[in-house]
Amino acid sequence: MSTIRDVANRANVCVATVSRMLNKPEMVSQSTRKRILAAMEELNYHPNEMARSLSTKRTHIIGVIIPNTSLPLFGALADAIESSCADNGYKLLLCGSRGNADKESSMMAMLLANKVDGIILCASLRNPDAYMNIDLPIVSVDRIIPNIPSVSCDNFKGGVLAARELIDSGCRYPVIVNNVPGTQTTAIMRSKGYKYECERLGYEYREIILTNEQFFDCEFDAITDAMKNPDYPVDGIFITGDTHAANLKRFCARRGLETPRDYKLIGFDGTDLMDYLDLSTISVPIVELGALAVELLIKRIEKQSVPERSLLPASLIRRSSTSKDA
Amino acid sequence: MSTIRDVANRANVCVATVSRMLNKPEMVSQSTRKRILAAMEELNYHPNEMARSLSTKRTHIIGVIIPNTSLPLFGALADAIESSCADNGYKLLLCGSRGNADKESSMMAMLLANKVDGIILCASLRNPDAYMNIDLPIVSVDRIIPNIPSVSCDNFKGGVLAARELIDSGCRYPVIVNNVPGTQTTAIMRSKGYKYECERLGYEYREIILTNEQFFDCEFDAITDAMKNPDYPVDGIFITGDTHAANLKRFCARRGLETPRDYKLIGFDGTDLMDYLDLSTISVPIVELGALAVELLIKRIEKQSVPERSLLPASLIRRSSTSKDA
DNA sequence: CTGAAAGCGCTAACAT
DNA sequence: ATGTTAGCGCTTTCAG
Repeated sequence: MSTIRDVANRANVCVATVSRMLNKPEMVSQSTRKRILAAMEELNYHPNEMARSLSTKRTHIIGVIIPNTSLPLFGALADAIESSCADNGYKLLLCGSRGNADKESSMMAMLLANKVDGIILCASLRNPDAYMNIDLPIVSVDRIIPNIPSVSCDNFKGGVLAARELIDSGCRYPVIVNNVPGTQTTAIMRSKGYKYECERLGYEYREIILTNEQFFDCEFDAITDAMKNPDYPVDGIFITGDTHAANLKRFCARRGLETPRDYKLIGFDGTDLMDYLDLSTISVPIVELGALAVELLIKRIEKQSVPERSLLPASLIRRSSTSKDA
Repeated sequence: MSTIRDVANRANVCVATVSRMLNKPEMVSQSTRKRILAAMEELNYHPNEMARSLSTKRTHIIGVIIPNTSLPLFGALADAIESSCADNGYKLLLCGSRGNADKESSMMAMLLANKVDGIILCASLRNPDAYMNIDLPIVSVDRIIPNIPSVSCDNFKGGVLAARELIDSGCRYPVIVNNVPGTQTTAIMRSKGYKYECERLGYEYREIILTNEQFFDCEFDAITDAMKNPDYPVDGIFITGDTHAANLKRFCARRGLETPRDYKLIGFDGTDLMDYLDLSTISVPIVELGALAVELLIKRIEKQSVPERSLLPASLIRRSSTSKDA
């Protein structure tokens, strides 16, 4: 690998001139410019970005901490972020946290040590204090963290849309199925929106809480039981997560229950899966979220100010699982 | 951010000693070791990996070029690679090529300039010569490139399994649906395996070729037409790609054709989607592929020799779309 | 076991 | 417009 010095020698100039050629070409005369270009060509010279970073203290690398790209939503998010980064001349250092808080912390440290210019965080961390005083631009996706700009989908609105859709499709006993409440502001907002709209339309607000294990193992008996409850025979389900919705549909199908005949079902995320299964869902504008996260982060890197909270609209995708004609 | 010099000053030693502490702690005495550790702690010192890389000429960064993490298979691959990298003390610079050859080339250049230690390539490039003489360890995933070690799934075997499954499930007029032939060795091997097994079992080998546009737009008329062909009324379809299989299933369903009643269907990839749709598929061991790619690449980085071609077994996942009782 | 000093490849004053 | 030179933060001989 040839260095800037090799190029300088070959072109009979000093390294500074070659450096200028790289950074402010207008400051070097036509004639030497040609000589340098020729030398670069002949030596197949490519500037060493590491060395450059060491001098400039800018790596043009953005670190991304994301739970797991093999989950459709996160895969799409990673892709959107990567694509936006590339468009803006940034590279992407990808870290998979697997939702593990310890890993997340050590990855933050790693990214700091690697002098990334900024970090996009899709945090699962319970303890957001950890990020509070890190001296590096951070943007959070779909998680609210004090003092850190965030971009999220309008989860409240999503909840509203889901409630309205269930009720519009004729449900009289709708229910929301949720995780055990944590610090996830997004889930809370979904639930709040759902509640708000139920009450506004004169319906009861009912919630079924499942543990992560129950979701993972598809133990949905609590739900099918609720459908048989004479006091409140659940006939409409908003379950916050597309894969959960898919799993639930299968669970019910095995018990002879079909949408929209026996119950209405709507998920949350807007992944392709739902299209194949003909399930309604609330769509998260994941590509836009990724792009916005990158845009804001770059602004922060460039010392511009950015809004503390950005909300992108959720939208309803209606399919047969919430169709009236049942 | 404190530097090695700050630590040295505070601990009353020279920078070299601190550096030794970092790299070969056994070479520094207990007493100074303590002082240095204390100083590091007090200053919250973290070595600058960029500077380190510049000296050592090792970044411990691996570049990955992959079409698009939002596609389930590639998302899973990226995740597997990331995870293996992390386990081995490497970081991952992610590049999304979108199957664009020009982008791929420029990303290669970028990775070279950033001095990554090695590259994992999931190439879509038509012209593999481009990689021939790059002075950096490369491992290719699921693509055969001259002079570059590759890891792939046993596509021939996959084709064999698919053919056998269709025939076992009672098909008399099986067919393989494929892309227009390109340089993709993997597709070729799938087709060869399929052909081999068909002929071995005394069946005709028939192929339907679709363009990328036809796949993308779900224009599968050629297939449904073939099902009505009196000479060879297709009753079993091996379509190389899970999403294609899913799209085809839907396409057929809209025309009143259902698996396994009217035709048998088997896909290729082994994604979760197929589980929800109850479609048989040939499973690609994607996590193992990613892990092996990383393992081989690291060996090459460490100047060890590695096999030129590694093949991991494909396996059949049987579901109702190829069940006999139709 | 520790220190001094050169150097990794590039940038950025400062000078000319 | 170009050259000189001092770093960026760390590693690594080479001495002592």
